[in-house]
Amino acid sequence: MTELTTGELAKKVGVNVETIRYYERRGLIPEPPRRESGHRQYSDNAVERVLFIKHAKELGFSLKEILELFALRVDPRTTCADVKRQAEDKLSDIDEKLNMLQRFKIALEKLSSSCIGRGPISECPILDALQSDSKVNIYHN
Amino acid sequence: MTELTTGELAKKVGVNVETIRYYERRGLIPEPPRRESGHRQYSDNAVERVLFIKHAKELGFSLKEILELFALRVDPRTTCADVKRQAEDKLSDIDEKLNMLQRFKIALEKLSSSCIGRGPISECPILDALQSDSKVNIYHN
DNA sequence: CTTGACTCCGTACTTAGGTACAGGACTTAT
DNA sequence: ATAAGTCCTGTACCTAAGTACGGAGTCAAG
Repeated sequence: MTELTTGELAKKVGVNVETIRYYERRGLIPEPPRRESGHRQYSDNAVERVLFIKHAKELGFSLKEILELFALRVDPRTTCADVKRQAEDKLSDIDEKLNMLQRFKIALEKLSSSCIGRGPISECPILDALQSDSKVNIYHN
Repeated sequence: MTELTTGELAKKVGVNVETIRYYERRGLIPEPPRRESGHRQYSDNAVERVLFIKHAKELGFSLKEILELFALRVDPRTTCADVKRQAEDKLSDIDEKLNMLQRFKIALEKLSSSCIGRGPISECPILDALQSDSKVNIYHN
């Protein structure tokens, strides 16, 4: 349980110091305790939290959506069933993303492995590769 | 091979008309043939292309990255090996995303299934759920 | 016990990715 | 053949997500 300053936290996660403050303002990270001086003191799990935000963003979630993910918790106004339902909504988002990524992956693999020599040049190989039936054939030396 | 106007294309894909023009300016979709009047005439595969852009964006790719995906093709200045290398770079991006999504998915599933009754309330269940060893226990009725 | 690096806050600026006009030409259903 | 609905271009505007900055206080290494 090391104590971290804003700058240390930012550096550890690889984001800008101002971004940390911005996330705090947006409610994405809780206000940490302060020293006498007013300087913020973060615990290690702030690192996890900011990392999570970073990763979720890379996966196409907006800060608003990330906030909703964090909000999946007990709240006097929601029942357990509500939490479950919301989690399942998010899960179906994620499944959709997984599916799409999987298809992109296959397309790229097909694209990469079809680069074997002369042949017709497609106008857009990656789209062809997504259309699983079509032949992608990259012409090259 | 139906012919589509800008508006029809936009509607089919579910984006704004201006977005189509914007993508054209950014080089994400090729300039389509025009009618006498100057009106754009899109073929069906423009639909695929815009859809691809839409999906890729949802997966966290920037327009710049999407452009790179489209650019994975033969070009007098690149060799087949280059194309392969670039495709593999993209593939490792995608694998990373797949991994992260997979972990999110598992975390959410754990979160959803751990909502079974009274217990300690975590400050941030989803982060706990990502830390696979910890116990998430949601307290509710 | 100072000096250079870091922190604070508030506000202003920036970038990416659109979105919305204005003012005029084209299309199409009636 | 006319009105409603589209489309054109160019430019201006907008939102999300930061990023930078000024002026002042704080920390820690020498």
